[in-house]
Amino acid sequence: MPEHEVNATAAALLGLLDGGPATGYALVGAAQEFLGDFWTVTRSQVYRELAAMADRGLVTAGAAGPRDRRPYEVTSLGRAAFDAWLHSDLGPEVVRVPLLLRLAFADRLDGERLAELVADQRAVHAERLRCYRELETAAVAGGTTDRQLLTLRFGIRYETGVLEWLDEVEAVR
Amino acid sequence: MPEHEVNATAAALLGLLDGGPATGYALVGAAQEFLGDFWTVTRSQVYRELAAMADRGLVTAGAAGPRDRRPYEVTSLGRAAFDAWLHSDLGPEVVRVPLLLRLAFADRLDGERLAELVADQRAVHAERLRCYRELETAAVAGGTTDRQLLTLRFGIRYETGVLEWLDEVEAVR
DNA sequence: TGGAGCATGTAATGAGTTACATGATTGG
DNA sequence: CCAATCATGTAACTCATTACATGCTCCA
Repeated sequence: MPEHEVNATAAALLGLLDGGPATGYALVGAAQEFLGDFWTVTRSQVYRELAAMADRGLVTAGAAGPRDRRPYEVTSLGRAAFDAWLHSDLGPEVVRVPLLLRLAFADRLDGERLAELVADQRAVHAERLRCYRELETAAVAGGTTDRQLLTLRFGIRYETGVLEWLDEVEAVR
Repeated sequence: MPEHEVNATAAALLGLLDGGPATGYALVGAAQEFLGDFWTVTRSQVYRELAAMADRGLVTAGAAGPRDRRPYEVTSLGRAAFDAWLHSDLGPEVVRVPLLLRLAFADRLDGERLAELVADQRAVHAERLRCYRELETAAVAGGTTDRQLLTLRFGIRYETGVLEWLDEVEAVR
């Protein structure tokens, strides 16, 4: 039984590579596009994972173009690893909310600063919500499948919830 | 202008230490109790941060008891660092949802496995919600301040939202 | 044609998790 | 007083972020 486990980020890359070979840089863009804010990947991560996966034979690097720009291609081993991941148990979900940490020590903040803090957060989340809503209508108009909209719907729900909670926070003061 | 910035985890420890000296192990417990699931800290983190802060003079280590068990105490420098953190800008909030990543590749999953996945998640989040609700009623009965309830309220909102979203997911299939 | 700005990759650092080691405690 | 269990700390590892380096492109 081969130990071909991959972490979630690597798996995401394998999934994206299933659509055809791509370079690291392209994968960063594809991930951002396809996975959005709920599973971010940075360039450094991508290159690290690609290199590691190449070592393990899950992908193969093509010939280097200009600046070491080389396309990676998924191997059958890689496809197997992706499939295994796809059927593996989900890891626990972590939600780290800086504002909650701050509020835990709210008694050490004067009321004015606290109000300012809440107002800032409200602006941030309202903007995100607006952005998601916009993307949603664009997607619906563009004929996206419901399945692809799920991410956006999650985002909308989440941001709405945060905003409502902020109301509560303000009510308590 | 001294560069006494601390990260959020270190700041949390400073905040907790403000209540009096404590050992690493005690701080782990206090953090879990006081910050809950929305800012987790592990033992390793705590000891690392304490050591680093001692190096920087933000805390001082007391005499070692049994197994190197030593209480840490916050210094005035540490108090200043905490205060600076308290008034600093909030970092961005990250929400990484493994289920969303999985669903992004849902077209590679057969319907049965997908349904199972969703059912599992539903169970997990329902249980968490139940747990938060229980804590909430206990807290209210125990006369906790509204402020301290905010974390719990966030949790309740969040879990409720996730469960509703799971309904949507199921509807799409 | 040169330099401003973008594309692409890498290195250094920081944060978080898992696995481990071992000293205390306590019920039988 | 021995074994099981809990308490406490440490080390090794994986993952993520920030800062950096440098090659390309394209327009003035």
